[in-house]
Amino acid sequence: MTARGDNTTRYDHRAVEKAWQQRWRETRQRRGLHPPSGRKKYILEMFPYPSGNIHMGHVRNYTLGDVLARFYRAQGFDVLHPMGWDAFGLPAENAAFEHKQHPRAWTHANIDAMRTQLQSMGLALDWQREIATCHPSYYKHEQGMFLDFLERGLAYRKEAWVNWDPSENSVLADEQVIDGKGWRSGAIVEKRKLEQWFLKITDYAPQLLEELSRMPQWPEKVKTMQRNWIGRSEGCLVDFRIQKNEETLPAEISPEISMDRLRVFSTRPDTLFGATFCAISPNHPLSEALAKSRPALKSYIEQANRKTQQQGDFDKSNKKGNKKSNKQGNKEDKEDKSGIDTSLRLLHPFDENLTLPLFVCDYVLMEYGTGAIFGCPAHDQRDLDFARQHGLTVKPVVLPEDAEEDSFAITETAWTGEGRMINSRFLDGLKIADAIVRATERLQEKSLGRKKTTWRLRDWGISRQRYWGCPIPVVHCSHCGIVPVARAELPITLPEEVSFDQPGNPLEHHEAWRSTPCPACGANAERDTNTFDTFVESSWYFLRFCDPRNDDRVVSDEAQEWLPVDQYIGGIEHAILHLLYARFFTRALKDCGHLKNLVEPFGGLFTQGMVCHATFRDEATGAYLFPDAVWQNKDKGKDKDKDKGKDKGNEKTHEAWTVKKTGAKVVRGRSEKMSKSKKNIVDPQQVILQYGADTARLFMLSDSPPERDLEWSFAGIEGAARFMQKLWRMAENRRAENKRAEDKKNASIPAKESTRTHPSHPEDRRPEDTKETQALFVAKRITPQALCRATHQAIRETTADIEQLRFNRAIAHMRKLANAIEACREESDLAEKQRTFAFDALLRLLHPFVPHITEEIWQRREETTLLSEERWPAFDATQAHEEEITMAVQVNGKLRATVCLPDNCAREQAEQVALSEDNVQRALAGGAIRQIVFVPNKIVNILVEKTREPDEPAQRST
RNA sequence: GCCCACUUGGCGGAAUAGGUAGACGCAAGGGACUUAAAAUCCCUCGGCGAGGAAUCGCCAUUCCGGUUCGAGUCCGGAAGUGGGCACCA
Repeated sequence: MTARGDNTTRYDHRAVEKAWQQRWRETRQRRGLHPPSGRKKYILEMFPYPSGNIHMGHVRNYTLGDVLARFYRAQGFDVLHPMGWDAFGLPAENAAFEHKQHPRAWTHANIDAMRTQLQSMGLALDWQREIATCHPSYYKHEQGMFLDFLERGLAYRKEAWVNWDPSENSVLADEQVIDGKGWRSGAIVEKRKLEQWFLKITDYAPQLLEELSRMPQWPEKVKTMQRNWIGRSEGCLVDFRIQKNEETLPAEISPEISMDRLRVFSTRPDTLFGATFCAISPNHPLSEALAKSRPALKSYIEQANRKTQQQGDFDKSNKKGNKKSNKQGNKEDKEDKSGIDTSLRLLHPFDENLTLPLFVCDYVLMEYGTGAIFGCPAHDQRDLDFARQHGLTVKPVVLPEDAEEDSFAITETAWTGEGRMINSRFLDGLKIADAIVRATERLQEKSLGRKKTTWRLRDWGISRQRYWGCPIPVVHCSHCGIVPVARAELPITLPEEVSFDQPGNPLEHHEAWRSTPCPACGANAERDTNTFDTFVESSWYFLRFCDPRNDDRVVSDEAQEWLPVDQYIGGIEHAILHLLYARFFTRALKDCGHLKNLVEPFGGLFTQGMVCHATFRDEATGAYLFPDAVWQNKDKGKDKDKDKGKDKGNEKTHEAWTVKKTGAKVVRGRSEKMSKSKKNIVDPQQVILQYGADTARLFMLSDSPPERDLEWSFAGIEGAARFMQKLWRMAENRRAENKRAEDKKNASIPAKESTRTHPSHPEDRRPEDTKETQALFVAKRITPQALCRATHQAIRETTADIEQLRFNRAIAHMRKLANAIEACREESDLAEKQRTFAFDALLRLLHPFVPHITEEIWQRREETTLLSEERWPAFDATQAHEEEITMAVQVNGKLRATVCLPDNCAREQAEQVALSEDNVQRALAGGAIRQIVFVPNKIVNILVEKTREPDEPAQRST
């Protein structure tokens, strides 16, 4: 397990990494499955989809988690750090279609490949807890949960719009709709209304929102995004009575209208006197009722439903492209507000003599509020746009503070700001907030309205018309309706032999699987052929890791002691859906008795940045190129440089990128997230092979803070590799030094051999070397005492940095310690002892980051333990304490000197020393001292009367 | 349109709580070692100016303004970049 032994040896990762990975795995394996015994940490990274290959995003994600897991392990925590596979999903079906391979076979092959790849990173994972969501032992519990949800009314069916590919006879996911066409068939996608399963996440909207304010370890950004997504708004329901007289309600439609009121939702009941029309959504029951006898309205509704579909696709397809043009295009659509007059008239709740026309408008959404609004053009931009296009009255009722009532008018922009009520009878003069209260009260008195909180969050549609997912455990019976499968029958597994030859959902075509006796009456019935959205699996997998082999329960009471996840790490792209669904599931499962007292699934959340790289395209064809297919000709002749003289520092490196093979010109694009389609990817396997896992890990963690985007660079990876070699050399020097010390003791013969491996170091030169180099060297050298201090400071800083996931800083502190060890060159027993102590600490600190090389060095010291089982180095505050402090001396706020003073020295002493500095005296220039600001250990700021420079003009009088 | 975040050398980034701006690294340049290369080691490295040098002065954290003895950090405004939501009443 060792690399070659002489002093010039270089560290060879190939020789050691595999063996250590094996060894660690065995050690962890021996611990088996167990609940936590004392202090615990559950470290979890978002589990991967088994696409077949890990990418740099995975490397970053899993390295971040691994450092924490190893760190807390060394701190004496019981650490849970599991890995599994988000194994259901569309790509497996695509592979089945394209390569005639069964989705299960494809998925399992990918899992095997990726497991090997992850293991080559040296991750300290609990592989004995590995789970795959496509395994029946996993989704059995999911089906059980669904039955619980069904019993508690948390799962229900309703009609919903889906993307329908008429040529494939199949439902498409949003991602499969490209420019309004099926991605495979190219057929224009239609919208269809299908019965679908929904989960009642909206029941939990208030809890999901409120708890966010008690989650200090989540990024503000994510909490804000979730708040906006949940979208709570307080307002008021208002009933408008429908006028029932011959003129406005013609006989042929009156039977259709059973209701006598239209209920609308508004956050601005204060503006009720500014209402000049009402509008309902095309999908409002009233619209649909009216459409039965009105062909024009019917075709408008159909058109509107098609339009929303195309609108959605348009947004999606443009998302990654030109954002500005998207905005532009969208804006035009928004300004174009169509609608159809129903000829119905509504009575104003505060004055029945006022009537309002009722329109059907496609800008009113059925899914929000009541699907109906009152339009107040003066104070809502959308209503104003609509009013202008349809010649409706605009009546201002809120007067801005700085406006005059006589001259105030609304033209093209609605006034949505603060102000006082006008034209509003009993509300006149009130501020908006007071007017809202007053108007709501009045509505309540008249039984025409009440306070109401509305949410933007919608229930979660979980039906997918696909094969490779978890089957929904219900049966459709023509006599009994929808009947849950008996629990003893779970899991309902997917049929093995399926065909992807014909379009549509394979489960739909599978007669044998589909037909089953009704659990209630025994008659012939049919299974639900839908499967769950794959977000369902990922909504509870973190629970299962605690107790992955439990067949009876999702997670036993005992194993629940692992929860919550203490630190969850993943990409920001899951800020809303996955994280919100998981929070919802935790609550729903608790209500169904699966969980004891878990409130939130993820105590701490960390969202890592993306791994980016420049893109390259062939200048002629525009085709994307892989980074290793191109190179840069740095065209810089030495002579040329000399000619340019001083300018050369500013000269930008002449960039000429060409295709390696052909020499064709290449355009280098800006750095973007690594993605297959742009080919700006670097394969982690290649990097690990060439440089080793430690180097890859170190590079991922150095320099860039984990939450920010990371720019992949060859130079960066080289830098990390150099540090590995430096560490190795230091270890070899320590070994040599210790060996000599040993020999000295045994033989008492003075060892003449130099400890230095690099004779070019000034220390190792003879006195005839230049004075300058010697002087410079002295300044860099530190004493053993200083090294001891530096070591403890490094322990303190690194520990704090890791706890806060500031790994880039942690690495900086460790590099600093490495530099300090090298700067302590004194040859004495004390120095040797300190160097050994410092290097030992450095190994322990570095181990979570670069586990292989540190473990190897540890073993070469003939230690009997594993470094990965060792404790974190102990920090001693008194040892880290600096006795001398450098304080800044300012004159009138400008730095003039720094002075060395004992720690915590008194004001008098500091002032005295500060004033004795030449530079300070020069700056004072004899002016009278007004005041001296003294902050212990920080600063002395001497404020002095400004003596005017002779040629400086006197203060001007005006 | 609404909401949020960010902006520090050639580059990635440091800078507890307002107290020496640029830690640590990358790139670049100079030098040592070497027959040479690689590797390694040493030095320089925000800008402008003065000086033989040690040093010293001025400017500098996107821009403008404020609070303060003192602002990268706090407050107000502007610009730019990135992200989220988007006809949500």
